[in-house]
Amino acid sequence: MPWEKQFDHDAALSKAMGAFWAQGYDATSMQDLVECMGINRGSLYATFGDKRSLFIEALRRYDSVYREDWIAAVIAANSPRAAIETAFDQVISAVVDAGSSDGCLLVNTALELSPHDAEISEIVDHGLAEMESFFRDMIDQGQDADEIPAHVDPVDTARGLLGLFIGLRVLSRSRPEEPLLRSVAAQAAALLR
Amino acid sequence: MPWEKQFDHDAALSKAMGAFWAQGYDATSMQDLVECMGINRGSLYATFGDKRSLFIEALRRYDSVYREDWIAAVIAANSPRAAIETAFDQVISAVVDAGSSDGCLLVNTALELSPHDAEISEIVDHGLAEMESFFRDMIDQGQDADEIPAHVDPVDTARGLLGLFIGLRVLSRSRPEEPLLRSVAAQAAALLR
DNA sequence: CCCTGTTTTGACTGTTCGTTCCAAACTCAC
DNA sequence: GTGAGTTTGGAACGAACAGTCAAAACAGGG
Repeated sequence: MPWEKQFDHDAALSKAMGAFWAQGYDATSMQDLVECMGINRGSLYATFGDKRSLFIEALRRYDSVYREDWIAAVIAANSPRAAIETAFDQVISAVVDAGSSDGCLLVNTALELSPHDAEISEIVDHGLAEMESFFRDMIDQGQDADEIPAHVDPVDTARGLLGLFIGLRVLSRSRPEEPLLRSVAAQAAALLR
Repeated sequence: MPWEKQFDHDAALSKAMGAFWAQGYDATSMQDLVECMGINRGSLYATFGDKRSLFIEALRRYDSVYREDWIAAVIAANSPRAAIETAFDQVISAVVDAGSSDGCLLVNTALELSPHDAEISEIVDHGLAEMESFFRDMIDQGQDADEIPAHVDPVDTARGLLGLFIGLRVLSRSRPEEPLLRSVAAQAAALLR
């Protein structure tokens, strides 16, 4: 048998994800991807198919790492109520401490591609629906633990938190100013009172 | 003196605005614009300059009509507290009644172009800042009129409403489902209690 | 009715896009 | 070593892109 792949599939996919995250789908050319992924044009097509397939794989990876794994970690380290507040705080920390003002790939994609691409829309919608479920679950559990008042409506409030979270992500890409972001997070906490 | 222009400048600009609104900047080609504006390629360049200049003019028009004029109309017809609630309701009505699921051009642009274009970012930031001011002014006036409780912090709450409003606009483009949108609007009202 | 100057028109430019392809370089089994 | 099969780099493809240009169509003033 001949040799195996010389480049790291996952590492290359992460690089592609980063490029799409920072610049968007349309604005990222295959030439950009060839350069930033560090692999050859031919290898890129042989491994990932066309540009759209590569994007979908990158989007799925983002959803897995930055939504699924991230939520699991936030839940594991916090009480229900603190998990919600920590979720907002970590988004702000990413902007303020790490200076990453690229927002959220799911949200960016929701605006750029969801309206005109059903398959991509499905991935985005599922990710956002899971975020909503996370908020709802935390509210339910927080109420069981007497951390969150009983008059808070789990469904409405979870959706409100989703809206605020998306707004925070948009603002962190276009107006990444700490006081503004802090105020938005403070209002998320206010919805739980 | 020879003749004047045969086409209607404002009408053509509105058509261009609509195309950018529905499809985004990158995804709208000059050919699309030529067809939807109903004028010739050369006339387009002679009248509006290049694509970016046309977009900026369309964005300014959007900001003027769908933000400035719209806010003024909402204020004129409502008490301060009702103005805030009406603003959210009208966004939902546009989706549910008129079926317009293109979101908000300012928000769409905030994600697509603001991070990499200073002049466009300035227009978007100003529009969003004015939205924030609208919410803050309504809260101030609502408190003077005893419509909104005194414990509501005008600055924080205005920013929270801005975040919710942006989230609502994103969701109305990617998941235009009435119950979801209604819940988000309900949480906006909850911030004023 | 022709002259003047602007607008309209559609063909045309050079560039960049996503994608394909092939020969050379290379690694492993034999 | 040698042969088999993969990766590699770069050239090349048609299509689509933003932008240009010169000639035709036109309305008014003389």
